[in-house]
Amino acid sequence: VARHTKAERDEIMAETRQALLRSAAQEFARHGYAGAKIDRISTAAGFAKGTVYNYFEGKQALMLALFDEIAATHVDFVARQVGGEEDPARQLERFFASGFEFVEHHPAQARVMLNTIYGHDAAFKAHIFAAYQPMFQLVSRIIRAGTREGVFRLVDPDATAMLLMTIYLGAASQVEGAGMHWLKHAQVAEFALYALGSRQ
Amino acid sequence: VARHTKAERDEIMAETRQALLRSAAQEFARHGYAGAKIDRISTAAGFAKGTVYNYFEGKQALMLALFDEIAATHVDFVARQVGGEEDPARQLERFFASGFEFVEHHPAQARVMLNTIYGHDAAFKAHIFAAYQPMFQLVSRIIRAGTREGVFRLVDPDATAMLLMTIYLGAASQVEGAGMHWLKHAQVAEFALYALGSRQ
Amino acid sequence: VARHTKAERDEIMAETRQALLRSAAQEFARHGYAGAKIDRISTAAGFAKGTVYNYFEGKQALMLALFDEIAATHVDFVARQVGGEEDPARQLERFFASGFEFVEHHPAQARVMLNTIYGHDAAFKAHIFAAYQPMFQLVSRIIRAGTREGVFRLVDPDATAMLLMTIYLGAASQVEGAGMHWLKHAQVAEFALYALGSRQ
Amino acid sequence: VARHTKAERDEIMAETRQALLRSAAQEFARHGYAGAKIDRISTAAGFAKGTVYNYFEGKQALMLALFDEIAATHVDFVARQVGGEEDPARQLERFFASGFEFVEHHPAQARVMLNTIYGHDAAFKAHIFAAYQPMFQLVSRIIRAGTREGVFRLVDPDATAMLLMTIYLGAASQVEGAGMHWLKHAQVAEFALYALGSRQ
DNA sequence: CATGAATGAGGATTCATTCAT
DNA sequence: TATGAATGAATCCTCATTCAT
Repeated sequence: VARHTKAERDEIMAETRQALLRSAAQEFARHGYAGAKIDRISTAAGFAKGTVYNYFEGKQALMLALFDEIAATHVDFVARQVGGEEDPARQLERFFASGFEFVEHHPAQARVMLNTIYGHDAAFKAHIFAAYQPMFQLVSRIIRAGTREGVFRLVDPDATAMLLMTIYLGAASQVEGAGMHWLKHAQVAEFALYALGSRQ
Repeated sequence: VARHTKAERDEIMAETRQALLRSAAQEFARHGYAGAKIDRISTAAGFAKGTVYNYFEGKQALMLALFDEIAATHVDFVARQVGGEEDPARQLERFFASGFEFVEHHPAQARVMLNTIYGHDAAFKAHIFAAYQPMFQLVSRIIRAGTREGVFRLVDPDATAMLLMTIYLGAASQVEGAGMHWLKHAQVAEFALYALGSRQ
Repeated sequence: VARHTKAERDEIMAETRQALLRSAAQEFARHGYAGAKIDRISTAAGFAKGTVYNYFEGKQALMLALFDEIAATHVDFVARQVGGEEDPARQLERFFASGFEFVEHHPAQARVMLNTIYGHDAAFKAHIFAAYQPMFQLVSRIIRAGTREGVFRLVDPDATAMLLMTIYLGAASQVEGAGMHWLKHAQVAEFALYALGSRQ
Repeated sequence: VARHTKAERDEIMAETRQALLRSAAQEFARHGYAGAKIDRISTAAGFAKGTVYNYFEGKQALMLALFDEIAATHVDFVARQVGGEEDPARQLERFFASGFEFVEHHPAQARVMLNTIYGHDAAFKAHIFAAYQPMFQLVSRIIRAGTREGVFRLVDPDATAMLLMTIYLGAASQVEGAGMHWLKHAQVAEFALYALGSRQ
């Protein structure tokens, strides 16, 4: 007979995996991919070095798994908040607000995502871009709706979606820097809405 | 007897230093700081490994020197273009246009700067932020002037300068990605001007 | 209450042990001692890693047990065939013939033995040499008998026995190499008999 | 200016390379490929770990280079001795004699070759077989000459060459085993010559 | 001024072994 | 009796840095 039942084992393993991913986020955020040490990740999670290799093929696979985890959490978080609104302008506000909130609640994960998107590794970039496609599409849909309803002025929806994502990420990346919370989400949202011709 | 006069020697050394910095920009852009190899840098510049250490204390010092080089070039490049205009709105357009131009003309250097600004290393970030202060101040001055002249609506000059820099960098970072030139500098400038209440 | 009677349990355990030894032979043959993985051995036998440690002290003990198993099987196999003949020349022919047969029927086990005998590990070598003593003595007895009966010319029995074993092993080791069955057992036997002065 | 002239540098590097190969032979002979430690190899040669990697791509490349070195030395050694004789029977005697001599003079190298030939690694085997082709052909030529001249009875030249190589290797592999010098080269040569119908 | 062989700290990865159930 | 998650010692390999010429 096995040490645990199938269900118990699955739960334990899922917890261990989550713990490792949490540690990995911290470590990658603090030291970057190259500077991250597997040993620190496992130890911080309360395990020995080898355990990481029972759950992930290696350092790179761990990073990719972390990307998927982050994107899923982030996209879900934002979609949930935006989904609560009907009006495109309000949705855009929620989009920026939830972005700042995500960075505040999951600083390590946000850091990893930003480092990667603006980093040099093409493979990592491609992976995370793919994982974030749903969010890009969400913004694109908001702009189209806003334009259709006459709330926003006529703009190229995809280019603008890209631009808003860029502002979002750029602004977000300023949030966690020690003491440089210069940009408030309301300022950013107001700026964007004004640019879209939606005066309050 | 010396093989070269003092002046000749100085020129040779200045050229060698520049060659190494050029190579370094390429290498750091392609592989990131941790992934960059001193050997590749020196070889690409036409020298042996040891030569790098005759000009720079080490890898980190080389990186910092490169930051200064990049910032000086970049700030000068933008200031020169912006300086050619009088009107704040035109200046802002030139600001965005020259940014895109810089990225196109100096892709490796732009890449290094962006990787660092959005990277994990606090020391590097601080160094490059400091080196870019003049550009931040330039934007801040443009906004103040525009507001004073009534060309722009009333906004917080520093927060907005920060936001514009953010947009600038975010947009710029999209430029070099193979085939994803989604954002044109005119679109970005128009978006920003609209947000500032300066309709054309 | 016990799930199995003592006898049933003993049989199950004997079967498990045999299954593990079979897997081990395959694994050690394919990857050598150092390259062999306990996990692959147990999995191939249909068990989990831990089970190996219920039957053997560890990897090394498993190897030694495998040596004993191989030697016992091999010696028995050869002795049985040689025993069916009376004439020393015929016995020698059977010796070579049965050797080739053994290699064909038990390729993995033959491989393990040869790898070990010609390998670097002194402890393993000593162990397998000891286990094969009966076969060396068998050959030695055949030569003595042949010499006594005047079938073979006068030779040093032990040195010649050693030499014949050497030829046997060398020839055998060529058998399994893909497509290089250059040596037939009849050729080898004929060569040896000729060397012993026994013309057909 | 370089530290040394081109010629000096080449000589130094050749010496270092040889020293590393010597150490490698010792280490691989004593511990096998898997058990060999790069660190011990370099240290025994009087260098630090890293130096090995300045001369060889890695452990495997070092092993392959060693194979080539061994085969070249060995083939040359045997060919030289055999070449001093005219008569095929005498050549065969020299062949066996020089083989035993080689093993006595280069025990580590002989050990590496034998371990590999009888080992489990197909790639290594193929490499060393290829490197030893010249020796196989040498034996094959001796047999053909002997048969042509009527010194040897009519045998399949290639199969017999293979068999003689086998005996050679098998006998040789007994030489270095502590205290088990059972087979003398003269005994082996006499055995082989007798088998070939060349009675003295 | 430039060179490049040598160095060795540092880190990813492997896998035999343990042990609680 | 069998299990398999966890362990951590062991080792290959990388590469920034040194320094003698």
